[in-house]
Amino acid sequence: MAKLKVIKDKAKRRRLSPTVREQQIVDEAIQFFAEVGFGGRTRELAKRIGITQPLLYRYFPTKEELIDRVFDEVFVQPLDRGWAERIVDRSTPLDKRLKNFYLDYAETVHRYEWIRIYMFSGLKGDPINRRYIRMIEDEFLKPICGEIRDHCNLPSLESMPIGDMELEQLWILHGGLFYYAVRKNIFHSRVNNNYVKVVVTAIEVLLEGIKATYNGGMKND
Amino acid sequence: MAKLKVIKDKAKRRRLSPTVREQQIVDEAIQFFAEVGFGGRTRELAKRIGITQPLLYRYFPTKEELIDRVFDEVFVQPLDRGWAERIVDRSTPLDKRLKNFYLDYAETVHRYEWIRIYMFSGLKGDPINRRYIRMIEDEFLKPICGEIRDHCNLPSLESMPIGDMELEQLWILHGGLFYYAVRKNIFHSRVNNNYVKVVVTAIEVLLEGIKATYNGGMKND
DNA sequence: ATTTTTATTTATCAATTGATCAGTTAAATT
DNA sequence: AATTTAACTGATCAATTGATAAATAAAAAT
Repeated sequence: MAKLKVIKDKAKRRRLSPTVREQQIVDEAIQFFAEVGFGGRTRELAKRIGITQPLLYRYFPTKEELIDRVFDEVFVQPLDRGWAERIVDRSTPLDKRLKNFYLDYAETVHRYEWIRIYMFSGLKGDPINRRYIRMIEDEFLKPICGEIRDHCNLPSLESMPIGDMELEQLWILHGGLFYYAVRKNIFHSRVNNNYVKVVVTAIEVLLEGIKATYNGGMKND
Repeated sequence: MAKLKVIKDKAKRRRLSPTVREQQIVDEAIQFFAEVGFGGRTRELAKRIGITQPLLYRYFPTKEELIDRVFDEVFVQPLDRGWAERIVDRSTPLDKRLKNFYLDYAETVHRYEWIRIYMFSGLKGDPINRRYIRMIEDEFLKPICGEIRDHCNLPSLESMPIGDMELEQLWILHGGLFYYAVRKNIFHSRVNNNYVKVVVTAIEVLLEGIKATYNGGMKND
């Protein structure tokens, strides 16, 4: 009994190279803050990494700067792998392009860490979410509007400006898929595990719906 | 100068009846926690109400119990005003029923306090969100499935069970409208201010889309 | 093998947290 | 007007927070 107590944590100190240790901290911080939010305590984070709390401050001067680094690693780095270009590549059928886009997009964006940190930062009031929303609209949704116009034999974006309702319907799809990830990773609800089919069906329904709704010409605003 | 300083906060102590004070605390707590999350400090909340922090503990034994009360006030109380019955009332056209439902639903649910507290509690891991999701599905979405079946001249729910994909498409609409509120109240993005038209159009597009997609019979699984 | 460097830990700080309790005072009761 | 009641405040607690500085030890340099 007493002897075992003496033996217990021999855990000899291991020294890693600064670059390796830094990345280890960032990686674990992503997991950690995604789980508990930015209110998570530095001591608990350190414990998870297997280091002492003051060591965090050797690599990041403040907790806030560690969070900034997490933001960068989660939001900025994994972005843009030529999605915008492939959306407007008319050598592929539109439904297939949309399907490919949303499957690829979901793979990097609708994951546990991403979606939770995204919501945490949004609730915190960080401007990154507004910027992200604007980027989505400008880089993806507006081009998709143009492609749908073409697909439905409607006037081009140049000859007729995008109507709010057009964009808003794409936001319904986008938000619907987003909410799928929210149900799964934030509310821990059971969702249909065939995400591919969910996406494919949703796009099919949307395109058919728009075709039927907009056929008599578009009513803007 | 010095005299003004003496005069400044004469703020004589005001005594309210326990019921009034309690409701005042709860009301302010809803606003407060919706804004900053459940990590919000009791001292700041008390300051907003215009009372001292220990007084909170006269009305609620712990911060956690105050939060429980906020949950109850925000989620449980405003619920159910006969939505479920009106969804299946076939004396009204389906599109109109859906429109009425989502406009009414959004009025109580897609508001600043509700949606923020809902996301905060979800991220916190509170089981209330899972329960809520299940309720939405059982009370609203499944009946809507049945009504859409009828609307599209498809087999009734009794003769053929609900397919996952059917439900999932209604979740796309539901989530899309939810996300509208998220963009507005959490990300503070500019959204189309004609919410009525957004809802009406989304429902129209969905119904037309489903009609066109499911016409050759329904592919379950 | 000895020295130097620096990654890591131990110890600790001031500030802030949720919560408690004895006193204070506004209002109801007599 | 005097007394009782209880709504409210001021002072304070122990625990925890992000952060700092000095001591330690593992590995690199000599």
